[in-house]
Amino acid sequence: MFSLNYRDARPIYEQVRDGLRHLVVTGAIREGDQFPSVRALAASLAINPNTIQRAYESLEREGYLYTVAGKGAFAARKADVAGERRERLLRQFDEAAAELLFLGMTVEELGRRVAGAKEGAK
Amino acid sequence: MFSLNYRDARPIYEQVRDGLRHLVVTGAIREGDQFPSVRALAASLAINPNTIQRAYESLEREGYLYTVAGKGAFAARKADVAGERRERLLRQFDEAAAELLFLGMTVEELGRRVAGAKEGAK
DNA sequence: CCAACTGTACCAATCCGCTTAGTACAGTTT
DNA sequence: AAACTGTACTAAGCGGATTGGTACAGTTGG
Repeated sequence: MFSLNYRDARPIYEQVRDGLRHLVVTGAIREGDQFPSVRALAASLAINPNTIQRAYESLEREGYLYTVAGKGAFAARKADVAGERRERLLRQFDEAAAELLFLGMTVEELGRRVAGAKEGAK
Repeated sequence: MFSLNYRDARPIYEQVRDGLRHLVVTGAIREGDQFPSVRALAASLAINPNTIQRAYESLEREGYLYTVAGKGAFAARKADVAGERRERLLRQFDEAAAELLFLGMTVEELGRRVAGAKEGAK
């Protein structure tokens, strides 16, 4: 599925959240697919179930995941992703672009990079 | 200069570091310019000098700042910015682009956004 | 109907990073 | 000499992250 990096300063639950989101963005998990259960994923990663739950709560706030009582957690539709998440991404994109341009990269180089990112996701 | 957001979950020293870096990227602070002294900036932001020093240490590791014993801290040349920092930025850029494309934005829209970021920096 | 699964909600305990406060020292400037 | 610069310690407190354990309500399959 994905792995944890204990050298990383980021909290484990953030690594889990980002790892799961990445699976959705890359198409490995598609709309309606069921996420692994809290306990199963915790056992798989050798961490506490509470930490997994925390990651799921965060993903649900972002709109990438919804839960059905007693059944499990499932991947939501793209349209359900929160506007707050989209704004955060745009800020991240703009800030990275501005600093890369300052450091000497060109608009063309970054444009090619965006096109390449689209290919990678297919 | 810039301000702190105590509602933000990010540590103060990171907010200071990012705020100072932003001043460099936008051209408010240029190569060779002196940064405010540790104590002066601490007083200005009403926080502990140790916290400012920590931000300066981080900026120095990134290559945006260098210090001269007894004189102060100064803005470095673009060429001195660490490769590690550049790689981190590229990863941030690529990840944001991939997720925005997944959410329905087009390559053209993001391309225009990059061009706009270049204008904003002038 | 029951056993096994699902998410969810607590609590207590521990660990670690962030921040503050204070003191101190070496180098530079005026 | 006085006033500034960055830097280096130590001690203390606070709060978030993580673990471990228990518990409950809803769903599913035998």
